[in-house]
Amino acid sequence: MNASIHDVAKRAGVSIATVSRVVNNSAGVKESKVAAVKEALEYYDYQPSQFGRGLVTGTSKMIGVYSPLAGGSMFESGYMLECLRGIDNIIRESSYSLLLMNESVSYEKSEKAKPKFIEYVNQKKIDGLIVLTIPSDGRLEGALSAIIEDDFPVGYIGKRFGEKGMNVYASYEEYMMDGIRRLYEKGHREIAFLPMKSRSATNQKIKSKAEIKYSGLKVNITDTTSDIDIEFLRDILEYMMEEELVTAMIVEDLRLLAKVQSILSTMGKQIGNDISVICVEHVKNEGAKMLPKIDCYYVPALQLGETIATELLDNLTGKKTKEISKRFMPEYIERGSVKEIE
Amino acid sequence: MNASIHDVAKRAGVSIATVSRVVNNSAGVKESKVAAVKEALEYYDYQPSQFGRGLVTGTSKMIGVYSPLAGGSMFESGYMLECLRGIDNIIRESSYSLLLMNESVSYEKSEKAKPKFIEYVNQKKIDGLIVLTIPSDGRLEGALSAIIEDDFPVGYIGKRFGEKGMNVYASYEEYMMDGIRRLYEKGHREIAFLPMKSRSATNQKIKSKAEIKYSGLKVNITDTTSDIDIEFLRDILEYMMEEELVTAMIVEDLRLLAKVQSILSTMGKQIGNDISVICVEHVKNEGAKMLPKIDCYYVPALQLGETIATELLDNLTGKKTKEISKRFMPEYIERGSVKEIE
DNA sequence: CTGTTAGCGCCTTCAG
DNA sequence: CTGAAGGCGCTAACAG
Repeated sequence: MNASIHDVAKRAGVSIATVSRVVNNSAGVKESKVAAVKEALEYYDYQPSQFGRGLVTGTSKMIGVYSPLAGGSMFESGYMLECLRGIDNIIRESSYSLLLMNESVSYEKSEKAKPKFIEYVNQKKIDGLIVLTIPSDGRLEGALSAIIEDDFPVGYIGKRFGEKGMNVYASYEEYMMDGIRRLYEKGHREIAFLPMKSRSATNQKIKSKAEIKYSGLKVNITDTTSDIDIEFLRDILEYMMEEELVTAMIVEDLRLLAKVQSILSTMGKQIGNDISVICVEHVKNEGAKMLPKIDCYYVPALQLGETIATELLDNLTGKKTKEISKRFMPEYIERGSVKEIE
Repeated sequence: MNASIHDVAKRAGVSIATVSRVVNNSAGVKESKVAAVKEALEYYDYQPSQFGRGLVTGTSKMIGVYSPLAGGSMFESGYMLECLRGIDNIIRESSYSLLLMNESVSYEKSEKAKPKFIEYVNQKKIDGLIVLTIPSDGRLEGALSAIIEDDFPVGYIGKRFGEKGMNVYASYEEYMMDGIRRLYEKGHREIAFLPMKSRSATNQKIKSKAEIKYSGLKVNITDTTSDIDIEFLRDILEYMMEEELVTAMIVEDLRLLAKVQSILSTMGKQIGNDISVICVEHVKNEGAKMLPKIDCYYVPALQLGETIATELLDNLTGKKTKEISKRFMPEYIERGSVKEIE
């Protein structure tokens, strides 16, 4: 059982107010008393209860990280995980802690139901909120706007909506279009595009835009998931390589690419020589750890996380206003996996 | 601003005691009043503040997940991540929440310093603790024993120490030895062993034990890390294949194996035909998603997490005692990546 | 510089 | 069945 402020006060021969002052670094206490209190603090290994303190201050020193897991948890996506690492890197060094909110909401019933974070905000369990990803169907925006309007500190990763709040993002559509442009300019006309299923609406849009913009281009989309069936994947690749005569591909995930590579090798095809590849890396230099090295867009997920966490923290400690929106343009890293076609 | 119990009481025309009763499902309240209170509850979207409640009950409804990150965070190891997912699966469906404690302690200064969770326990920020991995140097055991002795609910993943507390684990040494036995019995005498560096003492032990037990056997250990340099890895593989004439390998991680595979393919070697492979999978069926499919020990990390979380929860809700130790023996899954040698 | 005191929001006896 | 009242541990205002 942990000692209370009264025990400490008694042992130090002072009042609880003085103990409180010492604990909170409030100046204006005579040195001799400070020493006595410190001794007692040490003696009891005293830690102020969050409840008593919270009741008075109204804060919990806790930051919620919310992920609306549509289909897969935040622990499945390499991207979210990197964001989370970034957030953790920053928060860990602060006086705040991370409260995980991994919500398993099915798309159907989410219509009216309130997202979990609302409850936490009301209970004052969290002082601030980070949303790892804004679902594209907009189902979170209502609830989020409500608490943001209420001046609750919120940071999110994703495109900005509304006026207030903090957000950071990397524009997926933009760098995917850029990847297509690169391949087109190197002479590729039949491109395979293997994105993750979760964004399929956006992907269709990318395809149409690209095919209109670049004459003679054909983009073959296949939605993938992190646990795609390998036989299925092989069938698709065979079809694409042999029927569609695809000469290049854009893959959204390096782990998927590893599978693609092993399939291609059974078909006697080599990345770089027989087919050009552009991928996306969320961890710096990941694409250089493949053989051959892979051209990648580096989406600095770690930085996204660190940035939004820093902003939120600054906001919480009153250092900055809460009207911030930052966009990161992923850098293209050339490593020789894209060849020119005559 | 969230309403307090007083607001609700006023609106419902009852005392705060009655509101409290309704909120906590305490029976013995007249139906008409229950209805009135419920209406008011709804009206204000009332949620009891954790502070007031916690002050009285002494509980936070929070479970801490602690990971002493020696070199890598819990977000880097596939194994820990799976454990975390398992924990989350269970906790998410309960009334508890997860508080993440990812401690960045360097080995050196950890001598006397108290691990972070102590503070959280004293502050009553957590009602229970799960330790994701017990470091092999024993630096956590003292602090852990202390709170366990104090009857604080603790569950950990790792071999049991002390009398009290709950733990679950899969015996690494045991299944690694078993893998070596399998290869030996299929005629392999030169085996490459590519474990993760973090356990290098244990790995040396495995090597010596195996070489003593199985005459004529040679185990070539190379410690690896998740971000191993691919050129370095190629050099090692070349040496092992060409100088040591290795015919089989045990790899601790499927992602590493993917790299190994791509290197081998540049050497014209194929897994299964030219070299036998046994790997470890933490996600069920992961090894079947490689091409060729890989023989694996399935270490049910998800289950480890789910099990320890369930135990802790049962303990917290008073369903069970806290003297539990469960060992999981990883299952060997044959998929044809190991060939017999005459 | 320091002690006294009034709550913060809630649950839980204890009377009625 | 219900309300009044005490107290959980702490901070902050106030009075000395």
